Amino acid sequence: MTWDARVTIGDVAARAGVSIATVSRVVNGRYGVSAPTIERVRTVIDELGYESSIVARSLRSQHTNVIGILVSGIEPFSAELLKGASRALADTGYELVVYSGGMSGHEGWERKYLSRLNGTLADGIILVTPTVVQVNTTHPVVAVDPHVGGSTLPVVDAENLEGARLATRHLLGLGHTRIGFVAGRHDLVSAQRREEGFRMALADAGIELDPELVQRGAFTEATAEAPARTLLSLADRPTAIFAANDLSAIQVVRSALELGLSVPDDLSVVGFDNIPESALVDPPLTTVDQSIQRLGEAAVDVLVGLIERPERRGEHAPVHVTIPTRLVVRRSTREVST
Amino acid sequence: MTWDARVTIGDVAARAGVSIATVSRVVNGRYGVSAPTIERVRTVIDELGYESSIVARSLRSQHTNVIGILVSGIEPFSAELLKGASRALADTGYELVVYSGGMSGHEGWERKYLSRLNGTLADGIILVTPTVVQVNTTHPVVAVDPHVGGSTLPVVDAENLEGARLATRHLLGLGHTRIGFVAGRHDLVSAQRREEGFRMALADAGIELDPELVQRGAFTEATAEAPARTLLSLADRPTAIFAANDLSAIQVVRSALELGLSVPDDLSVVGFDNIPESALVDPPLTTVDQSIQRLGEAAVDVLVGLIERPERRGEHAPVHVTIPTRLVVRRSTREVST
DNA sequence: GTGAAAGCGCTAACAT
DNA sequence: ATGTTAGCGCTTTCAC
Repeated sequence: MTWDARVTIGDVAARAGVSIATVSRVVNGRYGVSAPTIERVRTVIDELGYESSIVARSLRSQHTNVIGILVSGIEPFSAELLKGASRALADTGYELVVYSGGMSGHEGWERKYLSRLNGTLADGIILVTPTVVQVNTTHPVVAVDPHVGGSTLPVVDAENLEGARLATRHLLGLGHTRIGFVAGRHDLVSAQRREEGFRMALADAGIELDPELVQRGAFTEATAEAPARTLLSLADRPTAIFAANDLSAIQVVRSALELGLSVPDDLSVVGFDNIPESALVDPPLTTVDQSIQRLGEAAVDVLVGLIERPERRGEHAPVHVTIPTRLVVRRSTREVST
Repeated sequence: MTWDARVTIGDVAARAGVSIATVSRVVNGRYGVSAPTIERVRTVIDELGYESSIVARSLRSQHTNVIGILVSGIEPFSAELLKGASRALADTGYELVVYSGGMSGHEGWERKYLSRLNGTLADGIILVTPTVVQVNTTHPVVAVDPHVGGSTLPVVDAENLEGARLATRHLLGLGHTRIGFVAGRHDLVSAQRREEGFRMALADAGIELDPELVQRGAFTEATAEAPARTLLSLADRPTAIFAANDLSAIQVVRSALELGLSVPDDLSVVGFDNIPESALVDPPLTTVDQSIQRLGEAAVDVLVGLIERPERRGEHAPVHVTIPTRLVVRRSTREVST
């Protein structure tokens, strides 16, 4: 049977012999419709396969029963987050709309998308790694791993500092003392915290950090290549490198291979994030798991809480949920060779 | 600076001292607006950070510059597909909206979501693993890996039969002759084709298939447990099991472990899909790669083609794109122990 | 070159 | 208990 997707409330009303207002009442379970009418309208709705258009509904009403997630593109990080969010949403009555650009990811994309939604379509919004965090909307907004600090928005993020300490201590525990660091962009909170953790762990171990051992990338494979090569070409080459995210770490491994070095025999490498891809490289990457899926779940929990208990939105200090990180040891690290 | 997300076309019009019709013309690049007016309106748009609401626009006009992808939930398969789609979309001017339920995934979800969109919000729709494929919409619709055959929709899928043959031949080549099969739901096209490929490869090798070696799951870990245990408890236990998808294969490995069997020493296991998770399990799974991301890219290519060349939509035979599959050998398979 | 007004599908306030 | 109507933000005739 061919099934026509374009059935409007008017079609239902005409066929049931009632006004569109009555159909609307039945659909939304409002009071003031007689049992026989409800019955009749329901039958027609089933016959026609009618579902009210979220677009039209959201334009008129405040309530859509939909959660919106804004991402700049769908890549490993956001994809993991979406899995967690989707899972968390299964328990609630909400549906999910993900709005994404074509990975253009230019600064301020979240402003644009937020504006395009214009307070419609979703009852609340999750912003994934936004660069703008001062937003004034009618609906609640939660930021996941925002790139800049000082947000007035509720925030969900991971224990970046603690995770970086774990990673660094792991390398120290394997006997490494000359450890390189591929940092992330300095304007990103998570990158800053990871660098802090790295420095802190070294300081705790009484090791003075050689400044040339810190090279800066920007969380992508392409931008990690130069820092990786710089570190690996140092006269006194580090025996281990900690990269501030997995994509950077993957590039470090690749660059090491290109320079004829073996990982982990000549060089230990640790990443951060535990994206699925980190286990797919050869050797599988030792990394810090920040449980991206749990970040997504937590964001949903916070957002749904905000939607359903509007009185909380006005509270002085916005919620800040931090998910613990843990070290996942795979095969890219080993004791320093003597 | 706090930035207000709710700026409407009326705000822009008022501030620029023109009518909303003029603002609309400027936004959409229509002719018949004087250069100074365009200039003034543009300035105000920038000042206010105005972006036209897709919701309102899509209600009124046919064109949104947005591609919609409907999924029943965001799990490994659909997440991979979204990555590919997002990448493919980067080259086009389109943005992406993913509409997902809370993984409820009950039969006919795509009818419901399609109806909720009611021809709005997107210029074209990609249906991921739909169970309904007879749809009559104004906008083009492409089905990825549909669950039932005989679709009148353009379809993108993978070489399921050939992939299953590759997997089975791999096991045969390792000396396995008693090979179990965890099938998927019989009403799904991909499941059927994979089973056919399995049977065909055995027949090609002159091996008669013991019927009790075929047990049926439903493509999830939970539904694969009983079939896995049945196979592993057989008096004449198979030395290898081919599962019709990775989630089933992962469960086979888990069940084998629980029964005290070692993979691959006591049992070789092959999956199908090559979701990232397949490489994360211990041991990493030998599987058939169906390049889910390329499925997503192909779907976008087909859909964009259909949107931009509407004359093709009426063509007699709908497009059918099939992506090749290949075997990925990891560590869950080895020669049969003698 | 620009504005007024209709209408997309729907909800909600107001009538009856 | 049900219908009529205004209007959400926008595009698009149709006037002027």
